[in-house]
Amino acid sequence: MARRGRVQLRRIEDKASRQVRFSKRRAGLFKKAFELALLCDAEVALLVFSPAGKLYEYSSSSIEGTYDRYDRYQQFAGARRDLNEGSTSINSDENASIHSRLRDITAWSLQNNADESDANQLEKLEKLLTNALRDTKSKKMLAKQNGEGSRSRANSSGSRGQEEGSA
Amino acid sequence: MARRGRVQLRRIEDKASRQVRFSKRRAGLFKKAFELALLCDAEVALLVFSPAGKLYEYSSSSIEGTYDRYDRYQQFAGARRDLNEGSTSINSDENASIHSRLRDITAWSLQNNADESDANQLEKLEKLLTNALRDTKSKKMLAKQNGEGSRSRANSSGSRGQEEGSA
DNA sequence: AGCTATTGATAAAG
DNA sequence: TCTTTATCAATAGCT
Repeated sequence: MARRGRVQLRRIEDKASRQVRFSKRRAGLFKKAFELALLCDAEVALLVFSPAGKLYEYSSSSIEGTYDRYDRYQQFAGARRDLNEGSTSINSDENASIHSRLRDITAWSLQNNADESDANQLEKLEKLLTNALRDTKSKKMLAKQNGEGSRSRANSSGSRGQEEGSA
Repeated sequence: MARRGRVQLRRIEDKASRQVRFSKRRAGLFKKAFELALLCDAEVALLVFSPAGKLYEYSSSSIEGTYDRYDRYQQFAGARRDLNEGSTSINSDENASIHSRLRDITAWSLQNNADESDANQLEKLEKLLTNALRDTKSKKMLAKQNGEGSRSRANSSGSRGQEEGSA
């Protein structure tokens, strides 16, 4: 009739059995993915390669589009991390402005699934902003070095000398 | 206690309920994906963006690696399709050789999850092969045009005049 | 976040 | 490979 115990969570050694299980479980997985996307309004992309190397795919919008969104998400996460690292050591109004600006853009970007041209625009914007931050940091460092005999407009509160490359 | 009927397959309108369902079903989906990969020795990549735009990911190896394999798979599928289209109209030994060669390479590529350098090598090889095919097709066309008064070594059996671009 | 009643998935058999 | 069925697993609605 049916199985006597619960399923063992290890690789199925019998090749024929593994193939049958794969077909059934793959169907189940794709159904679940579809239901999650539909019921919960989520964006889902699923790639499965069978042991034989055949591709099965599902996506609620498009594989490429969702992967691009993933790439953007990771990029923004990196940029946000860089900014956070920077702001703890510099703490300037300028940096804060860049920081909040990037946060807004990130939020917008991640809420809306922007198309390719939007993505390109956002990448450029992100680069502009991160470069601006880097310039800001460099200026702070220079101002700190040169400012020992002259007054500087830079806010250096809480900042200590650090070995960050400024190139 | 529990639900009275089976779940409706449409978007959950209540925001709070949708959020709870998302969390539960997402957990279930990721568990299923993990089990499929483990039990059936499959390569699985899963990307989910929540309605709020947060990313959840699972992959049995790596998202990037599996997406690259997807890209390669699609490329090879395209190349294979091109070759099939070509071979129906040309049917040469040369073409058959290229065809079987590409099939071998495709099989190897899809069985093994090649790394980036392998992928680059394969892309180059694929281009060489498809270019070789295109050259072969061009030669056939030329031989056919020029060969009306002279014998040609080209096997033209089963080939009829067609309007394929030969550039 | 935990708890059950119920539906849903699926392993083994036909 | 398709269907059946007994059993396990997921989860909707509550708290």
